Amino acid sequence: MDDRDRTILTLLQKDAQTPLAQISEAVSLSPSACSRRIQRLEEEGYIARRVAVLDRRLVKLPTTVFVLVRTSRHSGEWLEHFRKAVTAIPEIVEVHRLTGNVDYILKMVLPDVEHYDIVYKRLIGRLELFEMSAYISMETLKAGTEVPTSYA
Amino acid sequence: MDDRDRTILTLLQKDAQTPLAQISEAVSLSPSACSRRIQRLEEEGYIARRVAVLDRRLVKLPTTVFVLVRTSRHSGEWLEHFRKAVTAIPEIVEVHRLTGNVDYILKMVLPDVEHYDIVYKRLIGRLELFEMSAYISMETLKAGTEVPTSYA
DNA sequence: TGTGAAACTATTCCGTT
DNA sequence: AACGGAATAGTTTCACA
Repeated sequence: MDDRDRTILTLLQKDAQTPLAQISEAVSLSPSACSRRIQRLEEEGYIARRVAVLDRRLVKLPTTVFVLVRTSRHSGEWLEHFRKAVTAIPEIVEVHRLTGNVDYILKMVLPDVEHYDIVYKRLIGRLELFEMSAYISMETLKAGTEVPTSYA
Repeated sequence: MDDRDRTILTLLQKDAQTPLAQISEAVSLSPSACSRRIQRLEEEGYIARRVAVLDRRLVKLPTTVFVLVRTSRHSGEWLEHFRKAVTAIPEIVEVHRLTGNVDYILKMVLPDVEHYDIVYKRLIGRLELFEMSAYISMETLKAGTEVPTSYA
């Protein structure tokens, strides 16, 4: 993992289909050498996958809600049950187990704020006993899939 | 936007470089027709961009921290100042302005928990007056870039 | 690693429904 | 207006130095 690899990762994070010609220019290497490096970065797993990012407004999912969850149930079984429940609900796009007084954070992507109630009911229908506080995003100041490569 | 378009979007969200042959099979259409549809979905903006997703552990950024921010400053100027500050810090990957008693939520991607202090200091060095509560992710139960296409 | 040839995709054109 | 098939163009990969 050298500076060239990091530059390649930075470029591909911005645009996954950057032509080899452009990459090779950026790192002062031939297209074939770049191709081999990218292949290596994929095989070794640095590049997990390449995905299309959709326009949230156009696909009618403009609303983002974060939900902080507290529970009194802390068994491994409950956690697995919870994991299955959130995995099965497509509007829930991200879930983390946290330290501190909040147990979980959920990120939901919804057509509108009213739709939150549907997901809420689906969740409490499957899982017993917990408290949820919803925070509706009024404005996205920063978003993206890119992470700094300097640490790699 | 018909069922075929939605299927195409679903496939490309999972793998942005799904071969046309495979897509055309999935939607029972010729490769050329699929090519045109994808082109249209890009031109009309449904597909915002295609990006490479990196393995967070391998690029040495395994730690996720959510930060809830409260502030007493609520001017438009302060907001712009805040936006510039978080935009300039690459470890901060997502920022939303919220409703309710919490003003902002930040998502940070870090090499380790200790690194949080560095970002914390960088933030409070640029912005006056606010309160931050950090919640460290112990486990990611669900993550991804995919959103449901049924609403589109 | 770089160069050039080959293979593979994807795209465009055109005739058709 | 949209599709399928054939020709074209572009990109990636391979063989070899």
